[in-house]
Amino acid sequence: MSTRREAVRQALTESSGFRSAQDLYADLRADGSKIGLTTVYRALQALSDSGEVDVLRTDDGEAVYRACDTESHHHHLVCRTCSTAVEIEGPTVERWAAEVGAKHGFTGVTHTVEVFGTCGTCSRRLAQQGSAQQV
Amino acid sequence: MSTRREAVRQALTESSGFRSAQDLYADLRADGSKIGLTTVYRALQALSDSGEVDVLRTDDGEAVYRACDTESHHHHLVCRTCSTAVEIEGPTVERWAAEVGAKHGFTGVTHTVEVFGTCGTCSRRLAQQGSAQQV
DNA sequence: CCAGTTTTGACAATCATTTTCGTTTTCGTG
DNA sequence: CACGAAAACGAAAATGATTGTCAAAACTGG
Ligand SMILES: [Zn+2]
Ligand SMILES: [Zn+2]
Ligand SMILES: [Zn+2]
Ligand SMILES: [Zn+2]
Repeated sequence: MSTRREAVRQALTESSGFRSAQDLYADLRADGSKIGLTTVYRALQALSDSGEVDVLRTDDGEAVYRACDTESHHHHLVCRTCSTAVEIEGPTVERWAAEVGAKHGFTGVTHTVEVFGTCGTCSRRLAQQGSAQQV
Repeated sequence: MSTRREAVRQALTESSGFRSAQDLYADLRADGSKIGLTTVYRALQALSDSGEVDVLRTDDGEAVYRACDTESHHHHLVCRTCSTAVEIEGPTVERWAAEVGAKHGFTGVTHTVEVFGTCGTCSRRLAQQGSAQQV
């Protein structure tokens, strides 16, 4: 793997949440790297093709990436405020999706599942700020 | 509701699958309408804001819309080949998502779930073509 | 028919992502 | 080490969906 690609993977690993190509490019340049935006896109493309990083789309269509601990099939619980993500897996949703597909005569059934919310840390901070403003 | 918006809703209703703004614009123009692309985008925006149509993002980030039978919370089983979608709902995933969020201390938990596959019709057609080519 | 409001659509502007293409690095081999 | 092919880079241009602008058109109540 090239040095550049390794740098992108490293930058991604330093975050616990999902980051966009533009985010990572900004991070790397801020750290003094002379990497180009094109290379960041290419590295992310390669990393997601090889399954080393997960990709998902934000509500406004931007692609965001995450270097997860496991490469096996899993989903994410993502904080709407700080974007931190927790990897989740379990047979319940897997079985459910397969059954739903089969029941309707579909073959080659796959699924996309993401759970969103406000993490404990952010929940507490928001509650704090909310009550402070109510004076 | 304006005539234009109604036309967009109508065009969307005539399809059982998800369509993009550009698709609908092409359909409407093909039918002789003089509607503008901007108006199609505005109509879809309004329709999705009011919850009358569902939106989701394709793998390449394009927004696609569907006029579903119900306005209550549900998910979709989408054919990867012909894009036909079946509305699905059930307590299993709903409960699972809520539990997963709660277990990790998240509040305001929501989720996005889509199931993909090849519908029965498309499966049969593909199988047919596959065996024909094997001569 | 009239003034005011809403809707429309041609066109320009945005912005993430992809292409292009010439330059730089890397690498195998003599 | 030297040399040429192949892979990786990056700046700049191109793409394509979506949004913003603004003047014209359609609609409203009176
Ligand atoms: Zn958080
Ligand atoms: Zn799964
Ligand atoms: Zn189908
Ligand atoms: Zn649900």
